[in-house]
Amino acid sequence: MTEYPVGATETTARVVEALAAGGETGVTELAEEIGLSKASAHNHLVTLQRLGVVVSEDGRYRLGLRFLDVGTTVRDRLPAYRAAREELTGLAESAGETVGLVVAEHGSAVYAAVRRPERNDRRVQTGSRLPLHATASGKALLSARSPEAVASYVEETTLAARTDRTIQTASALRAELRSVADRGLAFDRGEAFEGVRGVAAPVRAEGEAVAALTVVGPAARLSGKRLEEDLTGLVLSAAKRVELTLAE
Amino acid sequence: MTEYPVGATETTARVVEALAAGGETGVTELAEEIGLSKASAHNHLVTLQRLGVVVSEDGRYRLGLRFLDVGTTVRDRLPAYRAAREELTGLAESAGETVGLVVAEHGSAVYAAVRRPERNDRRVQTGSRLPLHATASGKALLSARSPEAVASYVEETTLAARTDRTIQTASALRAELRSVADRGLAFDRGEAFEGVRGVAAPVRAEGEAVAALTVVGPAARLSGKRLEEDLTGLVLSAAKRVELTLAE
DNA sequence: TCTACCTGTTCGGTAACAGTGAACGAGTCG
DNA sequence: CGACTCGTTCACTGTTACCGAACAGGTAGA
Repeated sequence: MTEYPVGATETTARVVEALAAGGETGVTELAEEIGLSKASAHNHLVTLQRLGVVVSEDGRYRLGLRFLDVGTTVRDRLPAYRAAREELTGLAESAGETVGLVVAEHGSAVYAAVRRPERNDRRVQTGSRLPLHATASGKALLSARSPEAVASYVEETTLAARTDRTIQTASALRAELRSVADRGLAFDRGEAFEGVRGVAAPVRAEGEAVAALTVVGPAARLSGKRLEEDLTGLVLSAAKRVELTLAE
Repeated sequence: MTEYPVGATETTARVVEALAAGGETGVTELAEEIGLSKASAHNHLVTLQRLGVVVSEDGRYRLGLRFLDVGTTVRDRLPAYRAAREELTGLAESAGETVGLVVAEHGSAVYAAVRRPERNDRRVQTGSRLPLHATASGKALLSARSPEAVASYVEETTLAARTDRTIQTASALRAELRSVADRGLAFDRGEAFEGVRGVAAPVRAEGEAVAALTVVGPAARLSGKRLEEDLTGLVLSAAKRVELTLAE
């Protein structure tokens, strides 16, 4: 068996990925980029265009907004998102920092929604993916998992480092997760991005952590009492409220 | 030549579409829904899962948030969106109604962004698609096109009706677009949804209408002076400001 | 416990087709 | 006007996407 049962779909995915990364492109350029014949690249582009995923303008191709459509539809189906939507805006206002709702997917922490009072920072945006072990929200999500589940996560990801503060050993992660589980709170002190800190609280439903609420921002502003008491309190109480809404 | 050069990709698209419409599903159910053998449906699902697009949980499959990722990436690349982002929130506040940034794609008006002061209405959300001729924003976008381009649009879409107020003849559309072009403004009076009205102004760049700013809401609130003077003025001036930002 | 019947998954076989390389038309630059 | 580009089309062929059937694993009911 090969890697992917349907090879052509994998090729299409490579095309889409290249378009997502590089923006507008021509056929030849794309074909070279993903190592495909010009004819085949053209076939995929035409197919995607007919499907309404790609738009073409005088010989150049780029992705359309179809993905946005599907993406928001999927997100709107998440119970955690529906329950947290209003709470998020409230949290963003009271915290005065960028806040997000994060869910775990394929071993990554995915920002399902972001509310940002300041527009400067594009490092965290809706759809962003970061390693679970390198973010406050990710650790909050991991903290509710069984030791075996955490062990298999460690095995799969090998705890890739993003900064020199990123947790890189299984034992350090276990210890951290224990303290996170105890406090119902996780911190990120420059573990995903240099100089970026965060707090996160899990949103639990039926024993599982289905999502995490998080506040992130520059270390300069997120420190001392503000981080460890004020923001922490806000995130915790917001998460509790979301849990209540979620439980009906 | 068939309809789609790459048949397998079209099949995958059918799978994704079914998942987007129906939410979580099993293999057998999906196979029946899209008229595919169980084995083939399974192959596609496994492929999509390996690609990180689909997540599976004890035998059931659903779409993940990958689409949200690429969707926001694509949107963030739109110059019109970057220019209008802040203006949108301002407009939402001053108008006190749901506002949106709309672009044309494949003959549809697509909401690239939505700011909604009230959360009740889910008919218009980010990624929503509506016919160009049935919405204020769509007509604003069409109004800048050449007569030939409009004619080919009419031919492609046959001006499908959504309500009994929807413009359904080519001559009526031409007349409407002329008045829209003259005033730099378009209205929607229940043409897309019964009881929903809207105003829109095109955002022009180099002669083309690259996007449209729109305010939408219930007819009960959008009428008389408020619609025709207050909101109209707000949308117009906001669009002008976006145009200025866009021109650098 | 056994049976019957759901699932999801795996397994050959074959006809369709995804991918190739080369040729074609249409711009564009020198 | 030639010599490049580019996007698109065309036949060919080895691959493979799809099918039908068998397999595995769980649940419901008697």
